[in-house]
Amino acid sequence: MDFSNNTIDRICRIFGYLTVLEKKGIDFISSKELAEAIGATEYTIRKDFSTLNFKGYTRRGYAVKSLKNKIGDKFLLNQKRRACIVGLGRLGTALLDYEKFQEDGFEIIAGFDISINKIERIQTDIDVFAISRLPDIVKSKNIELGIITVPGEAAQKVADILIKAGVKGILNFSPAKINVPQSIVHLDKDFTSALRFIAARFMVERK
Amino acid sequence: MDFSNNTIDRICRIFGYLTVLEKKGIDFISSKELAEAIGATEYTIRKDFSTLNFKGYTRRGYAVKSLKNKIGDKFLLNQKRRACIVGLGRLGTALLDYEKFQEDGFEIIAGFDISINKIERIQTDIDVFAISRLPDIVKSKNIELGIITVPGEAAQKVADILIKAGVKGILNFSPAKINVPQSIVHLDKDFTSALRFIAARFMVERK
DNA sequence: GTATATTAGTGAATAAATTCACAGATATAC
DNA sequence: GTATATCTGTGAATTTATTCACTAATATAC
Repeated sequence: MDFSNNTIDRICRIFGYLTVLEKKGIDFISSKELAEAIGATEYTIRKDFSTLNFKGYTRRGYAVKSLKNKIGDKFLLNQKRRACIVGLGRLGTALLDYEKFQEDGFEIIAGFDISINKIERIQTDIDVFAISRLPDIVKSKNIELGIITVPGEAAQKVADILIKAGVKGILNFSPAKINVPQSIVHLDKDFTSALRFIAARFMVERK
Repeated sequence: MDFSNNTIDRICRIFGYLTVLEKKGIDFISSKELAEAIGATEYTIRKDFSTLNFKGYTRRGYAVKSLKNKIGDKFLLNQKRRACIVGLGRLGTALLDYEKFQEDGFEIIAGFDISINKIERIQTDIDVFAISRLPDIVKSKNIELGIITVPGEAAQKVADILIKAGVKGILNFSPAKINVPQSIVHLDKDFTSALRFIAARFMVERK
């Protein structure tokens, strides 16, 4: 079966929220509360779950642990995913040891940069390499995800290298849109577009 | 008139692409090429422009400069927006002098953190302050946008402070969803959800 | 100057996503 | 034990978004 991006997006947010609930020791959660927590409606969430065949309990809602496991199983979110970061500027190094990633099931295995100087200067526990070694290392370390934090001009080239090396997904923080074959999942997330969206949105609201 | 988030999102991406085209000295661009560049279809883009009353030229497409100006005018994207960053951990400091922001019409006016120590250690040209001074500074410096880069636990509190201080939009990079009044535009953009989305998506594709 | 190919513009058709409305189940109150 | 309130589950209705299909305009080729 195939799910829409919207559904998958909601499911990922729900997964994150379930993690929080689990930590708090909460056992059941209603569609209404979930909706509230992730910014959706109770209808949509029940519809999503209905499609996915996740069942709840009348007057109690959904069992947090079990739901989290089901989502994790279905979308393979409860196994560690191996990622690398390409481009060790400020953003790249910030992400290198962004603790949350590790916590949330993503392991940053390596960082890459074109500048040897930069690599020598970086202080981190993660291994960093010249980009020339990327293909080799992605393959040998079984890295599945590439995170692009290079400047826009270099993004496409980096994407091509990553794909050739065998990653299956790419998260692109550079301002340039990248072209990838259909089989590769990718997401363009540049900050400027995000900020512009807010600016545009609130300017429109105002009227 | 009111535009959908999808439309506004596309328009923001188009705006970014037009900036690139302008730099390259390209004068005209077709809906097809625009679509390709931002990851949409030519139909949608023509529809968007039709709704927005942006006109093109038969067999030549849209005039880059003029289109960019029209979008900029309509969505107020060609005036500088003043923003601040709250939470000067690795991500926050990385964003503090993310050069692209300045280039793209966003001016980071100040950074805030709860830890005085951290503030003293930070090396940047941007002014940094204790969070207690936020209300005061947001008001006096006319800051319109807040960027939240604190840990999840603190996100809501920071959002409340920002809103009370008078910002009109919030970009939240923390993993927690924040609740804001309807009049405030906000966007939750946590990296983990983004990565999860990719992971989930490629796992679904695979089947 | 004429034919041709390309590109915008847009109402109509289609598809996708969300919401509604209500039946079914069951905890809770009394 | 009965009534009531609450919550899920899901077809149907509605709304929203996208794509199609075609007209009109005009650069370009020859």
